[in-house]
Amino acid sequence: MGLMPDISENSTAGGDTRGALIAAATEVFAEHGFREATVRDICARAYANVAAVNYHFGDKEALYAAVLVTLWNGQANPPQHLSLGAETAPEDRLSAYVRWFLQELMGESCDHPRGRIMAREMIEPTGALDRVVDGFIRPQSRWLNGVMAELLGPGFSDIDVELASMSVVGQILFYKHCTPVLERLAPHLIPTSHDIDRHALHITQFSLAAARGLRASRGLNLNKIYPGAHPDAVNSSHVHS
Amino acid sequence: MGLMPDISENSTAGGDTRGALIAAATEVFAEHGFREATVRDICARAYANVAAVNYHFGDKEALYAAVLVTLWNGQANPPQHLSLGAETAPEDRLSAYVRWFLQELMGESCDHPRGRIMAREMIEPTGALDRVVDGFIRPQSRWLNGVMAELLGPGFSDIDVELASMSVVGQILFYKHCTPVLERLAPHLIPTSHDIDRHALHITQFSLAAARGLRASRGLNLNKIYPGAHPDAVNSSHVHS
DNA sequence: CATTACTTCAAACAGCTGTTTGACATCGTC
DNA sequence: GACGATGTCAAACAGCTGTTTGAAGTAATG
Repeated sequence: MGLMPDISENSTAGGDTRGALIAAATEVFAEHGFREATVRDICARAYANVAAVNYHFGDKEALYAAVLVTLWNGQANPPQHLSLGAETAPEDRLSAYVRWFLQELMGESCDHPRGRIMAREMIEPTGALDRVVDGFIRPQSRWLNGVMAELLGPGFSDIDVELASMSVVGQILFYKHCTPVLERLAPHLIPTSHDIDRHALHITQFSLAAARGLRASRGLNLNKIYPGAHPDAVNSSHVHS
Repeated sequence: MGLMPDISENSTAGGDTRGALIAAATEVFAEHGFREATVRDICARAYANVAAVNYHFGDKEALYAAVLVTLWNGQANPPQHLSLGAETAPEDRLSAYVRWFLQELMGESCDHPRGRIMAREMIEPTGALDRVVDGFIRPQSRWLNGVMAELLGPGFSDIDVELASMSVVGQILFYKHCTPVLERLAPHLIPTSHDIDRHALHITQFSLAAARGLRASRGLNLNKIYPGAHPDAVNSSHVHS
């Protein structure tokens, strides 16, 4: 009997079973998560034998790792906005980013396995999340921080800029992470392929208005831009200087 | 042998086994999710026999339902902000809301089972989510929409107001839903018990600045407040009148 | 004490899980 | 044709799953 083939090269070693397994596993893992996904289900969808997974990948976990690698390598919709540099106004770069990200999460490939698998990794991270963050999320984060730093202007600390970036990202991810709640609470707010642009426009305008407002109050003690605050809300907070 | 006792009343029917089962199940479901949680693990933590779950609740799913009911009934930190009415400035009401919600999600009870179980329900909703939305989330949502409507002022449609509310909520939930990514990307941005106030302050100021900015441009075509936009980003969007 | 209702318990059940096994098929190579 | 990889297959394996069973315990009631 043959040993496990080298999975790092020769991605379709034997026939197409290996590729079919990855394709099937991608769907099943996205639908049911790692633990609830069954090897038998995956093999059935791949028209392969139950033993195929163990033969081609060693075990179920290695198959999952292969799925994640394939998922992020074969990115259908590459982030074009990353190439936008200083020649593009930061407002336009933010707009492009929001549109791309929202499209990526909620667009035609709304239930693309990548989003669902990532959402699961958020709750129960496997070792695979480390590589995804380093290889994909971190560059995006750095790029967005640059944009937000330009929008805020001078006088803001690194953390201020990062918090602003997270505020933008949070608005976008919300629609992905809270879809089941939105379905029950306000179905008309779920961005579909047809009204993604409206959502993207809102998020962009909301964020740009926020950045402009914060910029206008730069140099002030942050407490002062909000003088009527509830005492508990402001006085007890540790505003960094 | 006795039939299954009525679970809707007499919450601690026999000894304390029933209560111990709910307590143990709450932890286990939060840690592992519904499917991966095992009845044997739950019973072991409750110092009960394996058959106890089926005797007291019928089956594992009924136990899960009982856990969710208990979870939202025994709310440790009730939403005081809901009682704030028109006598409080909308800015203060928003501030109170953000602080309460962030504290609820990331505070001392950071890994409180409620948050983890809810996060799981987002990905794989069970029937229990319906009741949680109707009984808890919807009132909060209505209240927040009222606050945001006041902040935005006249000239905004219901959907505009709702989108603004979602922008606020999204900023808060981000820190809950993306903790594993933040741990790897920017651990210093994870709100701990000590710097929750800083995060709450940022989100409040970001949102208030956004509302002020949007308010200032009320009545204008939404496109016009952002004249330099990328053509694809603005012209192709369907702005509702 | 006997009866009754209620609760616990060890043991077993049927079913599904990932994984292993050994036989069989298919190919290119000597 | 013989050989040795390489891939596939049905069958079985050991383990864990939720659930059921019937006996045993417990406490209150008559």
